[in-house]
Amino acid sequence: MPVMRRRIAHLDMDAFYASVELLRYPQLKGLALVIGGRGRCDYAAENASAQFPRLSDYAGRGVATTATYEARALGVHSGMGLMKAARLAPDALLLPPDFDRYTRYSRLFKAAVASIAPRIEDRGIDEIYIDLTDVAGETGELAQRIKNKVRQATGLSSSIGVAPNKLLAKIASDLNKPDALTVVSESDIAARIWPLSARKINGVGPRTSAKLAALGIQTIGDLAHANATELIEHFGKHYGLWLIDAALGRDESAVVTEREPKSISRETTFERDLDPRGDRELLSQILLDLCERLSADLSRKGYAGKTIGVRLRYADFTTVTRDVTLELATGEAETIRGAVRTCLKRIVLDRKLRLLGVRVGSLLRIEAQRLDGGARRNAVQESNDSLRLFD
DNA sequence: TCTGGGGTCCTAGGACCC
DNA sequence: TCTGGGGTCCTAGGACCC
Repeated sequence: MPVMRRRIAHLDMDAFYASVELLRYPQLKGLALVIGGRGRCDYAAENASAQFPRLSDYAGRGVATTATYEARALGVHSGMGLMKAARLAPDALLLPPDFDRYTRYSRLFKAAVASIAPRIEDRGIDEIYIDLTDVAGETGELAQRIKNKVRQATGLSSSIGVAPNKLLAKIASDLNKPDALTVVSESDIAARIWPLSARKINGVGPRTSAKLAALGIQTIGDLAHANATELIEHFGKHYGLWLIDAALGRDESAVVTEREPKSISRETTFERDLDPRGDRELLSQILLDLCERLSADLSRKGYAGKTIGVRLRYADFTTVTRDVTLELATGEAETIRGAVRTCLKRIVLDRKLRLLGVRVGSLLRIEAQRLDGGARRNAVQESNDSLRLFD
């Protein structure tokens, strides 16, 4: 049976958050700009750049969410702690993220793509896979048409990669960033994919690439020629074989156009580490807030869940989780709180904490919201006053 | 002055059932 | 009474992604 030839694109918005901010503050174009930290600020559009806060003014535990290419040239990358970023680029400007705005632009660019190619897999706020198999047009022209449509709808540039599968399309979209259009076919794999670092494979993170390096495997080509037995020994059968397939450019995974969420969560990192005894009241209040916000998220999105869990990170960054499965799915803050309390009893709180999180899993879709919001808020408020989760 | 917040998937052991 | 195997659910942790 002949294999149906697929044509898959991966489209990634260039420095998305920062680029959206540059639409708002065009006077900052060309400067090193970092998005990150907490809080929201609105700056008058006529402000001179000198009045924007600089990275060197920052104190806290935030990370860089996005950096413009000018900031990246100074060594700042997304995920980097802002304090470290400030050492590398003290004069870079720092803007807090405005997620509502980015979400609006995200919808705009996805709708623009959908007007040309409707089979889209969402991969977060700034990237998608597109199944172009059944869309008419020569590959390069079609990809350019999609990029043009995105720019027309948003004013933003994107990078697109087209290949026979998602794995290669993802690598391709990253090859010539920004504002890139890269087509990769099977015959290009040896010349264009194999020289790249194994870390470029979606699914190979910092841990795996370090382990691979210890085995003398640096590039995707090294991986393609690696000893399968040795890989299975170190990574298990499933992942070991997957690594080799990935290095050979093999990937049959489907473009998934619809997906139900598996879990919904809320978490927060404290501005300073908190002591389970000394900061008991504060920790209880933070946890109650998380439960309420999570309950509101569930209600707004139309889900309830059976498995309630807590996540807790100690000052040394070690993380523990506990969860409990209830008989009935819930979205009620009060029920969530009860389950959280059960979970907390199973954790030894002998060290300072830096993070608390609450999660609801095993989700069920619920129909209409029949709860009276006002009455519910009052009930929650009332019991908050008398409830202490840390004791 | 390291390391956010929101997710997904995988593994692995134990309970429990057939 | 012993032995065995499969399937599913629950829980905890780890790696990874945006």
